[in-house]
Amino acid sequence: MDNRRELISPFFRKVELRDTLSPEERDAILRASDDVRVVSAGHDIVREGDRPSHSTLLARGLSARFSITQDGARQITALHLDGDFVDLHSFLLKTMDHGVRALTDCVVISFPHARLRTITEQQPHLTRLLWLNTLLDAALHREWLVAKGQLSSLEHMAHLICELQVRFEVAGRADKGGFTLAMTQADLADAMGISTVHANRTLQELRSTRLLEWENGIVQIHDVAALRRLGQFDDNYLHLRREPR
Amino acid sequence: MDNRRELISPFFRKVELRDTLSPEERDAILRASDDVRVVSAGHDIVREGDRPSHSTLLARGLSARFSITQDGARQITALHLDGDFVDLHSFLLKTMDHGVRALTDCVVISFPHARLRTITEQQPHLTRLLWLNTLLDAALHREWLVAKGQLSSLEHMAHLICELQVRFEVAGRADKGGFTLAMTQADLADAMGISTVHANRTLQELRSTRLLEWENGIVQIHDVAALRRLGQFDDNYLHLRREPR
DNA sequence: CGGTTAATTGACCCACTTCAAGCGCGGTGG
DNA sequence: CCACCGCGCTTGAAGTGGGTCAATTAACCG
Repeated sequence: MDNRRELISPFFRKVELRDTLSPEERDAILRASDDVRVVSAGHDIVREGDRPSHSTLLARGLSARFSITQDGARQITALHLDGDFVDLHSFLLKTMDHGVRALTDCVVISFPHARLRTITEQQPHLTRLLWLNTLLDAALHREWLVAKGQLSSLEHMAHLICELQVRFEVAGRADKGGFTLAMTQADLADAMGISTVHANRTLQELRSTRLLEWENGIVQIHDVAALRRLGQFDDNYLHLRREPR
Repeated sequence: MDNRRELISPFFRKVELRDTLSPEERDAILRASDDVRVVSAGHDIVREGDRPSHSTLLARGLSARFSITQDGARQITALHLDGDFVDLHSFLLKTMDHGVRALTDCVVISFPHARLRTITEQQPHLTRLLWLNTLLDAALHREWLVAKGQLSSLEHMAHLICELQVRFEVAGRADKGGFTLAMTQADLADAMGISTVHANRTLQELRSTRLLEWENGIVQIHDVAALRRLGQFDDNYLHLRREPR
């Protein structure tokens, strides 16, 4: 159970960046959790069309939400890292309209919908915090739409890396100026809605600006300010502000 | 007050497509509502950076969520019609990370956050239904990401029109094969993340396929099945299924 | 050492952009 | 009543960002 608490802690950390959690609320979350599972890289955590009976919290690892179009193209619509719920929305949407795949080996914890429901019935504040988590997802979706719609691929990539840098930091998985990002260039391309070839060339262009390095899955940002300027990045949409919700 | 009930009814309708509302719950919503306002076309309903003390329901009209990039480009990230909350997320996110503008004259109803909070404390089921509304927003965002990332502009436009057709129908604002869509081609371009010129040419191409007409703000779809095929449209992501949430 | 997956490169192509001009219409003011 | 203006729509011409196809290299793995 202490192990469990340890696994859930990235989630607590994420929440506590936006509001405070009482010890009782932490316990309630802990009690709502169920199985701990390992999903190895490349496998699906949930599939499109599923009607899950529980929602899944990513305790450790990197996973991606994606949809496949009729002609087989894949669009990644979100990336999850430690402390992110990958399908909390299935609690109320019921049917998955997309899949979630592990990009690295992932440790996940399941939360039976019945227990989440109990939380909504007994813990208003905790309910709002869970709700908030899904609102953050939506805020990220909007920002991705803006980036995809209005930025060049170079700017878009800079933006994405800035976002990941902040999120990895917040998840406690970045050290000064660097983090491990286990995404292939094909994954990156699918997240940005560009071809693999172009993702490769854009990345090279970005590297040639000397703003960052990305070798063997390790991203090193040399000039955060300049990278943010290039990607027109402003972290407002991450709502990193502690206040009563 | 009967007038108020009438104004809120599109929202009830939207909710009742996904679950059932008790008379008490309807009353609770009604009691939570406050001012009714008219916002004329072109004016902002909420602005980026605002910290609203209430959330706004669009009772009648068409409005758009948008972000402006640093170089002045505008991306529309969502369209709202009768019965949609334009900023329910501000209840928990607190700060608006984007604006909402009326595209037509709009009738809006405000819901003070304090009263929404009371709902979360006393009405678990209603809370889940409000939460659900924001989850639907997120589902639409994801679908827009897929459309923008993986479809050609012709397919994307077909997809968007299919979505609007369903949503207008559901809002009771479409008659067989047609609905009034008061968007300029510039608005359309900003929603799709393409140039106005290209939006114009894409629309012409779409018209030339004879799948639809779009004249004077009236969209007439002649061949829904073919349009859906073209836009790879599947309404799963709208979650139009009545079940306990 | 063959087999597989990821990164890279070159050559050619086209979907979409930009710039610039023209047109039609409703609204307004003299 | 008409001249003028502004906005939305349309069109043409020319440029470019990013796509596609196809081949090569690099790293890993049993």
